[in-house]
Amino acid sequence: MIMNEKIKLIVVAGPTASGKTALGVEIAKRFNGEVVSADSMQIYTGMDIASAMPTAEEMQGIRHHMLGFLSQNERYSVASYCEDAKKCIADIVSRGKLPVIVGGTGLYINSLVDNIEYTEGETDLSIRRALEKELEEKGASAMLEKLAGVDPESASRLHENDTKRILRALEFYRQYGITITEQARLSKLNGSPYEPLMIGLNARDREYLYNRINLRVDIMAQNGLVEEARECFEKQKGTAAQAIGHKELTSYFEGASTLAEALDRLKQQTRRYAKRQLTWFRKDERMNWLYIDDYEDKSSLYNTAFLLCEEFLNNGKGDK
RNA sequence: GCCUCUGUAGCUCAGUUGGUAGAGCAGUGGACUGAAAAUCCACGUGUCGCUGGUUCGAUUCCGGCCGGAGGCA
Repeated sequence: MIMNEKIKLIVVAGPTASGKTALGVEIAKRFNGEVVSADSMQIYTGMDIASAMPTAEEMQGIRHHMLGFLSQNERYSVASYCEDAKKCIADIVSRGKLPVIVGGTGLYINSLVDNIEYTEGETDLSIRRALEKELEEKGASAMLEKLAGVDPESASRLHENDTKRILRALEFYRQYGITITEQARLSKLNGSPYEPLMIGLNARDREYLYNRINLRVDIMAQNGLVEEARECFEKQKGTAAQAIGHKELTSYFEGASTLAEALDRLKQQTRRYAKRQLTWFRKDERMNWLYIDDYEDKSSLYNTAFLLCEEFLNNGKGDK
């Protein structure tokens, strides 16, 4: 009689254009699941093409959570994501269904699955602005030195040019009175209520993945990416403005480049993003990698994934 | 046909007053705790077009050949 049995989750991760959406839906169909998206851009409305939001057709009747519920001028964060996604998982489980986490935002996935506990409250933007001003006046090395005074551990880890993290560490200390290093330690103390099966999609041949990315950008362009981007032009704020897909077209709108050049740039940015995603996911030893170019067709890939899931779902209670 | 320029890293090019070479971009690897599709770090051997010659030594100078660009009656 185990009192605290962990909640089983299937996680489908991997770089952009690797086929996560389709695999997630197939798994959900097969094992009575619902999809919880783990994507920092698909949370927004009005950028469906750029963010490759699953269409109704792609969802195949499977219920999806954490998609398209925020307007583009709203801020969002990992902490909010975890809070919201945990509720979705609880809801799904309460209805006797299997949560399938699907997404490419590594930070979101790991924070959720490993139950990282973030501090209460919102980011204090006034502190951030003040620190940004200070950085401008005194320079990065002064800020890093300042951080070394309160949190030598994170100061030694950070490079002088990584001002975003230096400021965040200072900001955190000023807001909460403890160091971000200490908070990182505390955030893991409670362990996780989840037991994930991590499935990672990748390609043996990087070129193969890159070709898929290039092709997908072309398809996005055919499906109205330019119009969507024009619509969002100068409307996006905060997180949404960072999305790959619109900002690369700015130069085209301003007449500084041709559409073809802008699309090439967009493809390149997407390829680089895919590489960063792989770097993130590769460090997770739990990952079960499936190489999309190993399979003759989609169904053999899906079948391999199904086997992993079956074994995981039937296998003992929370051991291993 | 003749003349001029040109051929160096995947691409664009620099350079070596003769001692086998280096930038940018691309690419690769890594980091990542409230902006994460963001942000940051590290990594440069390549028949110096081919082939002869001069030289202790040639990618560098000279000749020929091949490729590219432009010009001339």
